Amino acid sequence: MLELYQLEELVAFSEAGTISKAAEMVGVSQPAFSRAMKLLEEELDVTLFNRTSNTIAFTETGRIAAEYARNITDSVKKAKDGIKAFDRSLKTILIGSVAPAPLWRVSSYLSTIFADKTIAADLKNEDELIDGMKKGSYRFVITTKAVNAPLLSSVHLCEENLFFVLPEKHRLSGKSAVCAKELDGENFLLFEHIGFWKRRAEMLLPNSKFFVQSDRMAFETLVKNSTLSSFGSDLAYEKEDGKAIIKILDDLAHVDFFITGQRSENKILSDIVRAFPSLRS
Amino acid sequence: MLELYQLEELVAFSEAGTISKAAEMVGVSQPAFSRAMKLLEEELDVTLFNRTSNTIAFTETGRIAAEYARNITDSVKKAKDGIKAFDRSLKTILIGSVAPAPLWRVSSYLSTIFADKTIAADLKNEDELIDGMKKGSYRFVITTKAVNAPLLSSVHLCEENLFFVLPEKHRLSGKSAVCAKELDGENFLLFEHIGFWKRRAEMLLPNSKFFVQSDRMAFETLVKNSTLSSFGSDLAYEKEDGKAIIKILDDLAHVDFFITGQRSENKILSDIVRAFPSLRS
DNA sequence: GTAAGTTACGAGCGACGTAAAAATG
DNA sequence: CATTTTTACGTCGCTCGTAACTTAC
Repeated sequence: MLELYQLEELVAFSEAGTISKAAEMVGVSQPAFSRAMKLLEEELDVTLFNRTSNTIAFTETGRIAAEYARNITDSVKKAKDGIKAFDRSLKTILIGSVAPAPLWRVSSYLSTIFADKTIAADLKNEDELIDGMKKGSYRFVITTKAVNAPLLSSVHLCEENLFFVLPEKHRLSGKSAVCAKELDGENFLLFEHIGFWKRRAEMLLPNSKFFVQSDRMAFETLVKNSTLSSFGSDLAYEKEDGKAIIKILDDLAHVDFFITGQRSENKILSDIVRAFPSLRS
Repeated sequence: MLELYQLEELVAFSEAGTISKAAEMVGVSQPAFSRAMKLLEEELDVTLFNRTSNTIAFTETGRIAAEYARNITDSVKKAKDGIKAFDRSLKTILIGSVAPAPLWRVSSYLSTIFADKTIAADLKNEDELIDGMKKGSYRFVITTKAVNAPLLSSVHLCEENLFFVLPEKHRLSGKSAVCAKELDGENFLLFEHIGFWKRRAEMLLPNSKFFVQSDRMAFETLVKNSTLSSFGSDLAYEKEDGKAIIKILDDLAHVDFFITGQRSENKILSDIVRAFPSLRS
């Protein structure tokens, strides 16, 4: 019987060129390796090596055989990985979203419904998500537009409104609502992983500088202890002492989220929407 | 370590549907099979089967895994066959020819030159042979035209002339040469494996009927014991008592053969041509 | 003498089959 | 009760590593 270890050793020999190196490479002794190759030749009833008393080298057939062997060992590796990945995908519900805030509540809800599964999330841009949803990579995606596709169904999930978080001594901290351009040119602290909101902020405040922080803890500490302005939203709101919350009047500061799934999961979709308001991340 | 026998058993299960049948199919005991599948699951760290106390069936992952496994076992089989075939091809000189007669002498010569190799021959039509030669499937090909290709070289090998073999009481048996149309409409015995000569005979004698024999012995016996006419050629000539040999004047009864090989084998080609006249099959 | 490969030999892992048990219809 | 799968156990084969041998540079 042809054995996988023989094919792996054959491949190793094709890379190492000598039995001793190849044996070391795969972690067996030289004699074991030598025997394995001899058995392989017997098994195939073919001469794979030209031997002299103390050298060994591929015959033409040997080279061909090593190519076949490499294909097979590669396939085996891919099979292992593929099977494990597939199995994992069965145990995982993958959600895609253009922004993190609605994701939190949706994940939290789904983990109560699918207690035996892992909820995983991807932050991607709108087009990638819709493509991924159509291909079946995602169970649900959260986007800013409803998706129109044969087997999918989209429902309105929630809205999110961006607001300014200003230090109390800021000249506008007394107002309840402003236009973004009133603050354009000022500096802002910005948390990095906020999806499309980052681009929106740049469009609202084209002349401002943003100090981007990718670490959540560091970001929050900075907001608390600096006099820089930053952003908040009504979906991810934590009242801070010494900070004023100011509505932004521009359209760009408002967004509607839609959640999309297979048409057959309509019921789950409406459950999510119904539960959404009462959920906390 | 993942083992091939496990993959084969997995494939067998996917065909049989139960462990007992699958075990019988691959020729191991039921318990051995059951253990192998359990070890496979452990190895991959994945659930491949849904088990009840006395049933077992694939999970989705199991089905996927079986597909991977089938690919691999097929690859292994192809690899075995491919390696053996390649090795055999190294030990074989394959000649292609449009007709058998020149082949006999060429084979006989090559087998003295390459005493350690097997000489194999293919009877194919001209185009297939030239294609095959260009692709490297043939070591030499014998055709009726010189081949013009970059790395190949062709030389004139010999000529062959078809003649009628007529019973002595045939009305034309006294003549030394005739035109084919003088016999058109008469019946002929024809040996099947004579390459392009079959088509030539049909063109020379469009109104004749041919009694085709594929068995050599039967053909020769028929020729000897019937009063039917048949064909012979100056390359494959065996004088028969009671038969007259009549030249055919038509151009179609004459052919020149060229032998083609890699340019680098020029010397062998000229050796073949030089030796050809003195060779007997 | 060093480095390559092969031969010889004893040890241990693991895959096997037989036998028996458990569960279902 | 027949069929299917699993558990238990002893056996045998196969691959392993160590050690000793051969040959070349």
